[in-house]
Amino acid sequence: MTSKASPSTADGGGLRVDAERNRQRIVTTARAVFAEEGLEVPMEEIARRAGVGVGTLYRRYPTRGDLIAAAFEPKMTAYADATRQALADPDPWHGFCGYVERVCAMQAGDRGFTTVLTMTFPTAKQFETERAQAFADFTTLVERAKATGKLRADFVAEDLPMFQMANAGVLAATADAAPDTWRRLVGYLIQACAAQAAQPLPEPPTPREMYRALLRATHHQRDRRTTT
Amino acid sequence: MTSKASPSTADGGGLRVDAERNRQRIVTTARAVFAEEGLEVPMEEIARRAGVGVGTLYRRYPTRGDLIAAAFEPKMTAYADATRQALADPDPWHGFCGYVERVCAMQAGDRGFTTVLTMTFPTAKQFETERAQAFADFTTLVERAKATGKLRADFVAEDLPMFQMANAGVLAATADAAPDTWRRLVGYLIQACAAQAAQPLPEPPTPREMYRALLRATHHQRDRRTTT
DNA sequence: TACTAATCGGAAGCTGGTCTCCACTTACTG
DNA sequence: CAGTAAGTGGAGACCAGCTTCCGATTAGTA
Repeated sequence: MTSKASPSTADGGGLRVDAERNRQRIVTTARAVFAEEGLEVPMEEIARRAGVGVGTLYRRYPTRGDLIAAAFEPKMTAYADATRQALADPDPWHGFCGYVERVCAMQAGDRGFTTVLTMTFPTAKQFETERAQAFADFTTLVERAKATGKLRADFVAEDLPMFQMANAGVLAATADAAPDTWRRLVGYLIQACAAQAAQPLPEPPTPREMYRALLRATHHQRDRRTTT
Repeated sequence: MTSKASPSTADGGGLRVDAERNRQRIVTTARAVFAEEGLEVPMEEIARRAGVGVGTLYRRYPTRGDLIAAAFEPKMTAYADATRQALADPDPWHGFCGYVERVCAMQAGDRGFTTVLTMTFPTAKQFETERAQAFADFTTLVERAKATGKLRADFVAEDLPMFQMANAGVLAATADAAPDTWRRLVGYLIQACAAQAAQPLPEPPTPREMYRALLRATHHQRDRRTTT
């Protein structure tokens, strides 16, 4: 982007110190605001609460999507880590259950992240790489859990994003008035994953379909550009 | 409202024939548009597609909520009927499963109704009466299904709106790209309701909490007035 | 200290939606 | 076939966000 003779082109590399400080303020604020109010807060409000002008905000993050990616990057890393940890559990079924709960809890704790997990941001490379990694690891976890005979054999990895969408729906409606409701939903879902309970299920969406579904949400959101 | 010397104060009673014709056009159009595009379509578009001016639309339905209630009234009746039918099923468990599926299918078939079922419109009397009736009947159905020993004993009626919220979340994300996904979610949920699969669950929301949750969505929506 | 390029902030112009108002049209009545 | 109250439609006032632009400011540099 804005480069010239900067030592490191990385992250906040070539920015003047004050500019970098502002950038920090912006992402930090964005994190807080997105968590409280969801992804649709006006950019103006983020700027205001960060103590900078809208101009500054837009120069640094020309698109809402850019800001979202920047704001949730650490949380996305945590998300990916959670998968690795689940994979480390000696009992894959236990790992699986814990993971689903944990991921849903992450949604419950952050209105913005709730939505982020039901979307994809094709232009935010690192972000999506991390998600892809998490997904791959989750697939492995699923296989192992099936191998123990405790996870139903017809579970597919695409069921996870579906669960997240379902959870997002419950959270959207209940977060204010009945904020623990999601736990119960997750309880139902996990029990339904147990092999012992298994009855035939309708076909899952194909990976391709699910990808397009995750994409769709992004477009429905308001952002046009494509960033760098 | 607008009365003087009208024979019947009921429904479209005291309206001039052309006015009544327009009113019809409006609700009919609203039904179609809400079904395709959801509850948030601009009023202007409904007016345009109905071939009337915005003024006319607003005179008849001063609030988006009014229009919603009018548009979905028949569907709400069908919803209540579905409960009665389920209640008539000789096998309550079979009735229960069929009902949950059916209700979720109703959501899947109408973007607007998807949302309507996760909200409450306190000012639309008849509408809410019907919903309340449906809920009461459902409660009975639940009791009977539990009595057969097939429905898990810790199921509560409030779980139904929770399921609907979950379904709404999945539909919102997948309706375009993977429109059958909801069936699978419902498959999981129903299997989780079977007594045989039952493990302890987190506490459900209280009826009061759930009511407030349904209310919340209404406020979050954009409409101020309270209508007659 | 003085200079310059980077950065800032917020006013201003868009866009897209809600809702009101009123001059005009039209169905009913006698 | 008036006369009139009911009804119409759409222009326009308003509002809330988004996004751009540029004169003023400031960090870094010689």
